[in-house]
Amino acid sequence: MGGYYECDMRGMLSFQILWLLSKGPMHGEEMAKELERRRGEKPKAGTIYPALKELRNHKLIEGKREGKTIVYHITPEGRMSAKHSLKYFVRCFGDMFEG
Amino acid sequence: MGGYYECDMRGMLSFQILWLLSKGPMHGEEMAKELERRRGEKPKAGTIYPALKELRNHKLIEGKREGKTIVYHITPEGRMSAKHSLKYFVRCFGDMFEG
DNA sequence: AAGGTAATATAGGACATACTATATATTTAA
DNA sequence: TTAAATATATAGTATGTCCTATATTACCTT
Repeated sequence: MGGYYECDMRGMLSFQILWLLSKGPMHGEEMAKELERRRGEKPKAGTIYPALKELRNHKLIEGKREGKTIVYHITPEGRMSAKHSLKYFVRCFGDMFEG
Repeated sequence: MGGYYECDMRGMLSFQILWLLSKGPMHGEEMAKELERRRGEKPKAGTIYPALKELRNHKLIEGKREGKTIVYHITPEGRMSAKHSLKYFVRCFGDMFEG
């Protein structure tokens, strides 16, 4: 992040991906670019695809090959998970945004 | 968190601790209770004290024994780190709070 | 058909966050 | 002064998030 020491902020990747997909379908590269816009750095292939696989394994997302890309969309279970996870997230970190 | 599968939300512990200490000094148990209020579950001793040690090692916080407890307070470096980390956090997750 | 590019995938490793369990230190109660 | 309670600390283990490779797949040129 910066030149001096700051807290490590790894984590929340699958949650953030699921949240993005709750806004609409997307393929892996698009997702990486969306994350880059927020995080400053683009997650590498070895980061994003294992995360997508995990989400797929838990049936929170599904992928459909469309030519060169695989378009992912959120499942009903995924939507429930995103909703509850967001609620938890706000409870956890909500007061950091006040002020 | 819930009864069914949700995204893992581990991470951000040291950031959250540092943010709490930017609001005022606190000892370990108080901190654990503050975190419980937000996360729903109280972090165990084996979770919180290693995190405090790490922050101390990086000179972002300092501890002073006061009788039974050790009261931690943020250092100037810690305050800078908290400020920059919060900025990054908002950039990363800010739009999840809209709506 | 052959080569190049873009997108996806996997192997192997590092590290912070978690846990359980155990140990130590300090205060309070009996 | 033991005993119990509270606070802090550490050892050992597991897992998700990251990385750097490397490999595969599908499309597009030529």
